Amino acid sequence: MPDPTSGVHRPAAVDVPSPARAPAGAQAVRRALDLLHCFHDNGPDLSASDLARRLELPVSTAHRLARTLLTAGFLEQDFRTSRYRLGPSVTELGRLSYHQRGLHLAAPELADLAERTGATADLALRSGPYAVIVAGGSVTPKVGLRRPLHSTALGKVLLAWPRPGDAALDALPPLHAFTERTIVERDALRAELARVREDGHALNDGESAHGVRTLAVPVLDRAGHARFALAVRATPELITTAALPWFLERARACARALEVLLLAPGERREEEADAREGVSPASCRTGPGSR
Amino acid sequence: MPDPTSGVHRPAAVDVPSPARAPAGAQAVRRALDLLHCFHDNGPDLSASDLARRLELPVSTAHRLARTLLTAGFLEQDFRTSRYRLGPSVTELGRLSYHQRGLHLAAPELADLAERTGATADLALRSGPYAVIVAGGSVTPKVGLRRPLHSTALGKVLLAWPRPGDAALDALPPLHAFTERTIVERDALRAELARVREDGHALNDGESAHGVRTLAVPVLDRAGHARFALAVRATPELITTAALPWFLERARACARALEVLLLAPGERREEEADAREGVSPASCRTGPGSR
DNA sequence: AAGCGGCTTCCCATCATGTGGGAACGGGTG
DNA sequence: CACCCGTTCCCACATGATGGGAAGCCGCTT
Repeated sequence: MPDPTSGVHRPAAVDVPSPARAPAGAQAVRRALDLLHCFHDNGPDLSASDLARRLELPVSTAHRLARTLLTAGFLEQDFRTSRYRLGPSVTELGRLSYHQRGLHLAAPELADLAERTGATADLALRSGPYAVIVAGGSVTPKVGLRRPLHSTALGKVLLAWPRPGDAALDALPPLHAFTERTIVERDALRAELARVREDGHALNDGESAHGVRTLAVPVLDRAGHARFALAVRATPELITTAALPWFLERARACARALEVLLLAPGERREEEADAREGVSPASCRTGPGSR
Repeated sequence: MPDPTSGVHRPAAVDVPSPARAPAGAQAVRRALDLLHCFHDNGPDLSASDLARRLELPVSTAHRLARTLLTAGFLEQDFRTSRYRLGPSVTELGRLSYHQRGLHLAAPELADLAERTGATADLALRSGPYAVIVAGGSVTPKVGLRRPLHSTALGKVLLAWPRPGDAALDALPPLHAFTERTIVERDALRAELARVREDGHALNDGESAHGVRTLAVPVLDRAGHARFALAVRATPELITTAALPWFLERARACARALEVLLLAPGERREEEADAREGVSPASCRTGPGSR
């Protein structure tokens, strides 16, 4: 809106990769979608007035939106308490997109990685200002969990190799400090991201919680953007500085396997010139079909 | 709207459990949600005008809705072809609701059932006029798949023990015939459902496809509504009429286990008086923690 | 090459649609 | 019993969604 003088058509997205708010006409829809996101941080079931409070909307409006989502199956209502939950349509579409992304193929790889390393293996993708874990190697994985971008290895990877539509660093909400190590200044984070890009991996050493060290590498597409981030998480006693290269190699091998499994041939990076590191090709994987 | 004379508040839902269309104010939202559902039957990626055609909307409107969903992360756009796909938010919320439903707990049970019976085991829930498979026992389960209600064992179970908000039989779209055995008349289906309720299980003997026989039982909550349907599917050679009671027993045992796993204690049916059949309690399960 | 159909994307006047205050109703709690 | 907090519905208003239209862009055929 601030530049009506220029040509009729903006020839290409010059800057503003993500206008942060209210870019196109759709108030009701955006509110309804925000409403769905409410179920993330708050409990699994919310009342109508809970929703109104969270969204800072009049009860009336929140209620109407909830009713609409209800009849569409995106919410369901407990008939005793009349509280709302995420509905069957969400589960349905979620499963669909999960499979359309091929994420079911990732679980065995992650389990294998977790078993070999003795650490937790997680796969995440970027959703707005969060990294969302979508598959995991552990038995009870933290799947569905949202992690902040600035204080996690997963998030740093997603920030370091952003996809075209992703909001820039400056557009992110304030950087909350979880420990004294958390990077809270944007310039410091920018420098960290440059280092991450340089190294090809990200580290999180107690920046989101004490006693946890995480190593993350990207799953890159042909254009060099991170479609996913793959993390290996354990205590600093397991992932010692000395052992880091070994973990890194394992993670990279898994990430390369995931590039094949999760990306369509056209989106896939060429197999060649991938030997930036001196990783011997034989060490890639041993028994993929073992289960 | 057709009865303004009566009291201000409708004291309870007298009839009309699901008004089929346009119940409450929300055109934009409903359209946007319909748009998301487009990705089910049609390919994994759709162009803006594809969507417009499917929704029978002006291109302009469909495009605007898509853009809104895009900025909210419910769609993502391929930057080469500018076609839309289901976005990260859908995956995110799907995983969330999947776990809030406890469905991850179902997979081992289903795998066990499939292994014991040599058949395919599927768990479905109702989403509007479909049964949606949300978990499966096979390696490559048909998870995310939509099945019609009238021509599948899963669907019949969901219709026979409907949940309060579910649309009635009459509100369903026309009953399509897949084979010559498909029940297409509503009265016949009603009779079939009565039989299903009586027997405690549903059968599908070539009604959706030739050479497939499916047996389904409900996963009931305390109020006696089917939260899920559990199906065992194989060829008629495997599930012979003689072997049917055996399969039924297995399926029921699994369904009972799922009632415990998937339902909160408050929603759960009391453990007692469940011995409608002469199933010995010891035969329930043998080694749940084996794997 | 030029022509052409289909697609995406944007603008804008119109008015249908969503908005939100308010009120009636229910039901727990002190 | 009175109070408070919840849900649910109604309705006049104006805001925000609507869709026709046009501009610009391929990719394909003639």
